[in-house]
Amino acid sequence: MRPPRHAANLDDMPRLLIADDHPLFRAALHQAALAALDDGSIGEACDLPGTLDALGAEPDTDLVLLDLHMPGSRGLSGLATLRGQFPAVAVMVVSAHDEPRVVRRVLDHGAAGFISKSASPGEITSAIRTVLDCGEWVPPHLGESVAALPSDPNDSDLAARLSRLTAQQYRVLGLLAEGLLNKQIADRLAIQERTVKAHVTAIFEKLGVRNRTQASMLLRTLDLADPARVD
Amino acid sequence: MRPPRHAANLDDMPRLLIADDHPLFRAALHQAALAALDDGSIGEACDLPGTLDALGAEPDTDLVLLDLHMPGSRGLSGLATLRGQFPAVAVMVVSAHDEPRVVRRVLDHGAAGFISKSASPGEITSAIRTVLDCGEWVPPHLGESVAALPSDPNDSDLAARLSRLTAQQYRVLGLLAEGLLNKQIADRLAIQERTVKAHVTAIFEKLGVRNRTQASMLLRTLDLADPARVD
DNA sequence: GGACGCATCGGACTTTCGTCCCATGGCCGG
DNA sequence: CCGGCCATGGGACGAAAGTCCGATGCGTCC
Repeated sequence: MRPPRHAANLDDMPRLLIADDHPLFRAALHQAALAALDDGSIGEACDLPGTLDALGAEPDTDLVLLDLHMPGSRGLSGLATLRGQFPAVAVMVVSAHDEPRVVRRVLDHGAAGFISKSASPGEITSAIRTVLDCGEWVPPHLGESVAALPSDPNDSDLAARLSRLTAQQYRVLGLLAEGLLNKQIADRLAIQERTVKAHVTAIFEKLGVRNRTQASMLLRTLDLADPARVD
Repeated sequence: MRPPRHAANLDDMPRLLIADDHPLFRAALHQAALAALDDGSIGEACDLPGTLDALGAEPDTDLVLLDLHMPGSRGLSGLATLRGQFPAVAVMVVSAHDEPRVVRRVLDHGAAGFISKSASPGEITSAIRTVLDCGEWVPPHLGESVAALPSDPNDSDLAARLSRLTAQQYRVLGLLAEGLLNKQIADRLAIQERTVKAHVTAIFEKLGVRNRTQASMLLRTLDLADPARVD
């Protein structure tokens, strides 16, 4: 399920990327990361497209600290996108939703760890060190509950399917799930409708669905709603 | 937003319906309801279709005690269905999700009250009395937090739109949101595809969407997921 | 260099979707 | 008893979706 994270960057110069839409929290993560690294570089992004761009520019990034709730991503969709498009990059999810089942799902979707937003700087530093060392990190106070939770087979299955999508296919899927027509998707991506159709067909085949409604439903199961989102 | 609940049954013989898939809890609710009624009848149902059937058979029911999580309904969809098809019947939601934002959404979708599954029998009895008296009931310990929460305009809007759907249209919408073709929906409902198309067009018009993918997305916002459903 | 995956398109085609007319019959409330 | 809403269908139609054949480049990996 969780593909091996090979160190894209073998020397002792770890590359980190901090992806969070809250500047203050970004700074706090930055401090904790500095304490965890002897040396290395730390980038920042404030939304999902920015994160993808940064990874595209630095493909040998070792670790992304990812907030689940950012512009362009709610729930697990951002994580799924990153894991699908950059399977070699480890992702540690940072979230205020520190409930065992959320952590369980996050891990099942390929995250290398989970940091609660209420964690102390020291804990965050430990978490980063652990994950950079190819370990897995779960908040100590949640460890047992998470281990006790079974993986949802639907989740593992979904993660496996989504990971087969290419980057472009993932973009098409996202637009498709907003109810856009093929023609509109084509305009957004600056390609021809025929090409969109080709992608859509490939998406259906990989996800094992037969039409766009089913595909968008599948994507929706990635939503990790606050039980009552007010946004 | 919340249409007036006129007492369909003006004499002192209140009719209740308990809808919960857990027999034990159904019995507990039954006891609490008996304590709240001097006289009256109490029916039971264990899934959403059963609830709808029971209401169809007893349209002058006064109050339904509705579990949010039942076969055929997850999240707010069951509530929306009931409110849409039987606007004259008061619904009190019974759920373990006793978080303020859940309660807020439940009320915005037309519920007359909310009972936490951890409430005492006495509290449940009070709640039933209050609602039967055309009042609104929120657990005392949540009252302030719920009142402080703003109604999500999306929710009010969605509730208003969904309430305009007819019973049959609601069924069609449900099947449509599962990714079924018009032809398949027709088979399920034992009607012609043309008729399904007529319903679908009406649904789009009432919901203000332009295709089935958008319609199914709209319906999906009714999901009140446990943050990480394991089902 | 060659195999492979990917993105990009093209044509032609069938199916499904969605809309526009229209009509019928039932049921309910004024 | 009648006007209105509803569910049910019919015919025809354009638009969109989805599939099947094909092709061209562009990278990467071995």
